[in-house]
Amino acid sequence: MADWNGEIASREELRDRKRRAALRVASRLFNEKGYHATSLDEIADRIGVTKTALYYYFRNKEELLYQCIELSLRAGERAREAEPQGGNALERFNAFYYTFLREVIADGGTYTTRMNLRALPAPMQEEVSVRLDALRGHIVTLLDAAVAEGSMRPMDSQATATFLTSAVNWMVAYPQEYLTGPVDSSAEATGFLEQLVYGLAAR
Amino acid sequence: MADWNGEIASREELRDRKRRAALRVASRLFNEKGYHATSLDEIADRIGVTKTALYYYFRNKEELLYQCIELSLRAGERAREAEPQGGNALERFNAFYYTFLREVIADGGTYTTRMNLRALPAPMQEEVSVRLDALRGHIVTLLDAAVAEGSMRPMDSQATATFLTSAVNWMVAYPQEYLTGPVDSSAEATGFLEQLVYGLAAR
DNA sequence: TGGCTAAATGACTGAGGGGTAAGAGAACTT
DNA sequence: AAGTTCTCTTACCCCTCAGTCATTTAGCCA
Repeated sequence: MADWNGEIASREELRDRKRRAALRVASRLFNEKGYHATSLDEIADRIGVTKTALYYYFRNKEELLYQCIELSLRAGERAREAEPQGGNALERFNAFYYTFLREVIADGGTYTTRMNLRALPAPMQEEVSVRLDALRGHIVTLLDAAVAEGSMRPMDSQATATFLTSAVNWMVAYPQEYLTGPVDSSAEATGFLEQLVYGLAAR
Repeated sequence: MADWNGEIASREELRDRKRRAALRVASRLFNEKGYHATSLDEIADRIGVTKTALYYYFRNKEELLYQCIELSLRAGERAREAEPQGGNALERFNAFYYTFLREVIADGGTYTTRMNLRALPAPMQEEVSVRLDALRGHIVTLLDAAVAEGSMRPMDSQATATFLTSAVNWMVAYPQEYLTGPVDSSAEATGFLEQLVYGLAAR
């Protein structure tokens, strides 16, 4: 009696929807307790199926994690593509990060903490790292441009990019303490971004 | 053939030094791979002992984790005590955070990620949370005072305090990518704090 | 209505890892 | 040097959990 949270649809679409639902549940548990502390039984229970059913959708646990992370990467890549062409670099940075954060925070979003990356087998980890580095490289470019145009203060853009890509992770990792009540993803994203861009000090 | 990294000393002191060395090793592994992904065999191997030897120093794995976290809390509480009395709130905030960060980053430091807190049994978790909340409360006070005196921009001090206490965690969690080469803890702490206080934007 | 595939279940296996028991070898004491 | 305590090891137990296999149930098409 699985509650796959949906209406009726074609076979294929139904299957895909179930797969995505499983990814959402898994992703959340992985972020809350960590990959190794989360058992397949637990994930399956939460959906209302038995563990074995998951093997109908994913080859194994690692594959499940990989697909979770894959979705997260896609979110980042989509945000990059949606980035406006015009405007100064600071504005492009804000647009990029805002889009990304909102999607990540949104309820049902499937961002999977970088913490869990280590649990992947080496080859998968390698592939993910490459895509992650590409995203970080893009951020570095934005930062450099912003510094050049004078909208951002001089900085070590490499270190800062790492700072920024990491910052997302614990925002997701502790939703229950960082977020209270139902999530207004726009407001959250705005607040977070404001802290990053303007810091604490008065202007 | 354990390399306990030290000279000769009294029995008690030697024992305590070994205990601390074990905590350092454990803490690092917990941060890198997570509590559940780290086996006692691994920790023991890294020191040059067998798993069972650890049981001579710690009741069980949870106790080991608890002591790691306890040390982290102590670092925060020490930083708070060392805080200067005079000066404005922004300066006191900077002093507090700088002291804390430097100790946390310093090689051999034993800060243990909050991620791992969930692995503790409920009662221990409760105790830790209380002390953590006290620290967070102190930060809230500092922030409020700074806003009142006009040195910080208006903000949701509660949310920001959570932001700040969390920020430390991933700084420690990914040392190998955030830090390159030997660590200059003062410089790192300064850079990190600067980002938090002044953000990215030009002034 | 019967045959076929898709979707899921229950029972089982094996490995990894936390924890224990009993004992060996230092090192200190007298 | 014998007794005693401290430190650590070897060998073992057992539980959790990823992954497999055989089987059942649900939906689709003749």
